[in-house]
Amino acid sequence: MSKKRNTTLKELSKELSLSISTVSRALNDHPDISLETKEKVKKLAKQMNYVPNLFARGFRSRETHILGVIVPNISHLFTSTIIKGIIEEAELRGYRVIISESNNDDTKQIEMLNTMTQFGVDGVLMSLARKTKDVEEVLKVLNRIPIVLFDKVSSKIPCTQVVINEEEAAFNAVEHLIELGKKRIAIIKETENSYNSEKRFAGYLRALNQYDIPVRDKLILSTEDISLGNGRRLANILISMKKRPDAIFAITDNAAIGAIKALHKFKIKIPDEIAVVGFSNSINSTIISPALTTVDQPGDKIGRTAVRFLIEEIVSPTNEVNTKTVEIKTSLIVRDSSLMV
Amino acid sequence: MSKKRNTTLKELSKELSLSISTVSRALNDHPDISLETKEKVKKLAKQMNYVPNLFARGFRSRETHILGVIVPNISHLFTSTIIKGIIEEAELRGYRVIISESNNDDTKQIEMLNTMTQFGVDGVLMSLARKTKDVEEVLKVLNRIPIVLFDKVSSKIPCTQVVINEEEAAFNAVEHLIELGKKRIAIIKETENSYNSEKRFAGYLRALNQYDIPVRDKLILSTEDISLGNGRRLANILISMKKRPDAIFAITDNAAIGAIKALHKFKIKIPDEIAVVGFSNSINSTIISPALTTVDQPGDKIGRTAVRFLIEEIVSPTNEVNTKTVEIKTSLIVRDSSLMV
DNA sequence: CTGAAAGCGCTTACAG
DNA sequence: CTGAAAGCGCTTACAG
Repeated sequence: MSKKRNTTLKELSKELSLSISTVSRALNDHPDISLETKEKVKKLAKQMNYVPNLFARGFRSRETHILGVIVPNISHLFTSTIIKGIIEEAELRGYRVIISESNNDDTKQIEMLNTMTQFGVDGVLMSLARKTKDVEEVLKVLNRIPIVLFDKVSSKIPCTQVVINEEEAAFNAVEHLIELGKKRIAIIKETENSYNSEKRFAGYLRALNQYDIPVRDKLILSTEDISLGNGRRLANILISMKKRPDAIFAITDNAAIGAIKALHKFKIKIPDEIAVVGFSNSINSTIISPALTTVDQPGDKIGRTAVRFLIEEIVSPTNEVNTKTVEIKTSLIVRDSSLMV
Repeated sequence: MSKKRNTTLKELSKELSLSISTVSRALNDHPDISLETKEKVKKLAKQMNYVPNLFARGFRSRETHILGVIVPNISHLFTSTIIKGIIEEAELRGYRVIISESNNDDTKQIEMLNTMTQFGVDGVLMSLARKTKDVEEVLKVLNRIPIVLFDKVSSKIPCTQVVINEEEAAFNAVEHLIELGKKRIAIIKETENSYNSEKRFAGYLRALNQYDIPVRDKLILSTEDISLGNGRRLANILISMKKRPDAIFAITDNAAIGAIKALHKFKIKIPDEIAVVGFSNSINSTIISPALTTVDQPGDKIGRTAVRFLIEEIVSPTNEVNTKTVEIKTSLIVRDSSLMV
């Protein structure tokens, strides 16, 4: 079965002995065209299964109604939730979405960004690769089309940025621990100063300060790769201390879960001896036992918001540089890992 | 900052006092063009930041090098892993990917399929919505462009289908339980006869038959929505039986995890009293304790394979109907939930 | 080795 | 109310 080509305006017009222009106008409900003609044209179009070639249309108008999305890794639940939000909001507004992964590779990221602009996307949504140094190239693209950053952002790129209230979220998490009566609160964070890690750490510090709790360097642990395994490893260090912490705030759920596993091994009671709080509200946080207290990040909303701002900029371009940062509110979900009875 | 328009061939040609054709050919390394000219052109192109408008190019050649992907829900780990594979393989071969969700809605699915063809995608990869009745519309599209189905497939659509060896995988899982000495093996499956559930159930039956273990209707439980909650609920039914099963095979990890939670509540020893096996190898399966024995489905490979077959059909269209089913091998990952000491 | 011209499918200002 | 023509940016068969 060989593939049929799509019906074109030309074919319709020939069939009807009308001009292409008239057919086009009839299909687009142009007021100039008589009702009779319109009906005739539409009927045949339906019959011949005509679908407009959006490519040709977009090509002409310089608008593709396609948005590009670049993320480090699509198969992280949080990321795919954001993308879900992006797709839904975009479709609602008549846009389609092309998705690409940078795999946290700076070069790949730029490459994707470039091919996307080549494809004529109307705008780009992007979450930056871990070590994005080469901001120059991003700026070049930003000269041509609107870009909105989300989740992993950078102040070096002057554009709209959609993030969660990292600092405040961390503050709330740590405050919650303090309210439980915890005084020696450890943090497990990233070594490298990613935007997220930095902000969350700042929130941790602010909470301690505000409640006059001394900041102890020994309780501040960092790791390159904030994984479950490293969470476990760092928790082991904490456990082996002469004076153990009475709470652990891990800046990701995975690290928190690693910590819980380590605590289990030493039969340390959670939360009585050591409470644990994570960050993300991943599915895992309800599977682990005790269930993990964590910060819920509304990925869907982040995605939708980013799309809204991007389309705004596409539709009504301004001459001003958009550098606003939009903060999406998170909420702390308290579960057994910090529920004192 | 107003957005610059992209540099075009025309601009380059004017600048160089060459014809558009020559510039085009120079950029594409056409053998006719002198080296000198080529270098001159390429240098200016770089200088003026020229990027070819792939839209125009694709428009002309009737090839967009865009693949459409439609899945029920992108934010399931298994799905996003498949998509990761799709994106990577597609990019490797110079294709870009547009992704859409059907949300398991038949109508939405068709709608997406249609707008995708309108966008001129070269082919479509799709995992069907749960209750896909309206196969007619899909067939219409199949008349125009190649479609490859994956994961959720249907024999009613004559095209290449990429799936895992569902039946064999289930057989292996149940055989494993039998080898542990289990004799009363319950199954938790879907009520509705989805392709996956049906095949897995068939594998369960074949294993029992092959080892001369009687099939007991009471041990065959079904649910509409195969979720954690329902896994728990059905496990409770099994637990309340006079003669309990000694193993549970749940056709999804979530249901298996629900079952484990139920067993925990009744302090039933896993796997000694009741062993549990799931299906998917989701992250959760290592978070729950005891860690869950489960079937690993190589999502990445499914995605890559589907892309390969699709591009094959795009590049060399045949007049034959492609109805082959490609089975991707899974493997059983044995963990504590079925590890007898 | 280079150029003028046609054409991909569509929209739209201009004429009538 | 309808049509002929130009143009979006590119490639390529045809001429020279």
